Amino acid sequence: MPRPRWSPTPQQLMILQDLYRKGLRNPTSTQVQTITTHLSLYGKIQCKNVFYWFQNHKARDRQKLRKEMLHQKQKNPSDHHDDAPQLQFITAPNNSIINLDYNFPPLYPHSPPILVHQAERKDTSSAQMMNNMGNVDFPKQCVTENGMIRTNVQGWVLMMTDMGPNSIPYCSNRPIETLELFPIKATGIKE
Amino acid sequence: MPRPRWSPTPQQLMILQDLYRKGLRNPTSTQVQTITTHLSLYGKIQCKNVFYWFQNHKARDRQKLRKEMLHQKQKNPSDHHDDAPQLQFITAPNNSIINLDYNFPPLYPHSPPILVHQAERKDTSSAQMMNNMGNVDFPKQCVTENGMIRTNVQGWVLMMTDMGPNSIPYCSNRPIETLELFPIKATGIKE
DNA sequence: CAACTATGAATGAACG
DNA sequence: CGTTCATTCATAGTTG
Repeated sequence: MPRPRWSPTPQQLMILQDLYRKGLRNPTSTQVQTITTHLSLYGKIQCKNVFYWFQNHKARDRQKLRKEMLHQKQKNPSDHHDDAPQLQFITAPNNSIINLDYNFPPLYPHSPPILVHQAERKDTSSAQMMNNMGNVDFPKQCVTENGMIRTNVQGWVLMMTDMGPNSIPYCSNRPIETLELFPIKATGIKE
Repeated sequence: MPRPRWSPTPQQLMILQDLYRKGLRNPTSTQVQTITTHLSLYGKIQCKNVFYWFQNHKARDRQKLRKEMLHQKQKNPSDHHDDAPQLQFITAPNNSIINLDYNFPPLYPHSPPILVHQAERKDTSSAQMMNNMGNVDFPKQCVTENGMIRTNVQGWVLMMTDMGPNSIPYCSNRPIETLELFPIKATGIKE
């Protein structure tokens, strides 16, 4: 097996980056599976690859920011409000949707219209049972000894819906992670 | 845009190798900055260069040793515990200092006498500073009135001192990474 | 210039 | 989650 380590294809990477840019940080296990399923259209991939990707990307993003802040001069103490870069995430209220429109060449004819929607406290976050999820293994670290899923983020659920991209996205610096992971083909609310 | 990659000057390389030889493997972020600051006297350098240097050097050191071990026949199975080479690192207890004395020609008149001393609490360790972080200056607010330089990382202080190399280094194969990164050259307290 | 080497940079995978 | 490890990519430098 000369391929011990996954390497994202350009399209996979683009999607992942886009999801991250939209504000997704700690995808739930369900989201991970959804993403994995979709990305598998563009190359061999496992859930743990998606999981690790978000973990690493987030970690190194924070590292970079932390380091920048360490080098940053301190402003007025009264001006202490969040020197953190005001990243503008496209987010949505609890029941709205964010549409991500990937205009990839139709190498793969149909991308499944899957909508991920945030619930109150249903789904587990990016932790999962390692025990054979088929070909989509989750990393070992996510499994507790009694089979429970280690989680520290509140819930997500996956639901099929035909709401479509009708909701009204808005901006904030505290993105909630409710978004339509993949578009329903050929619509295209470009951001 | 081919951004040229950093290449250590002979003096920089010598210092890095010396630090490594002294037992430094995973420099903390503070140590990385200290080293970077010092090495910047001998050429353009960034924190990430120092970080990557230690990462790579350690990795390839281990890699080489592992290959050698793979080529060599195994010894007594009872001797399993450490075929690993008993590298003798110069280390020091928590409050002692290791002095590294670099006798470089005075191309640069005064190297800042900076002492890095490990406190009880661990500093955040090296894995940081990725993208563009340019300079190596310490934040101004870190400098206290009594001539000490304080980082925002707990457990570590950068302080000017005149203790000199009086401490007693000793050897072990599990080096703690407390060492005086750079010798007290002349005076020059003000930076 | 090709081929090879040394090594800076990056990142997937995993640890504590 | 921050850190560390292993592997890979990228490229300056060297050799023939």
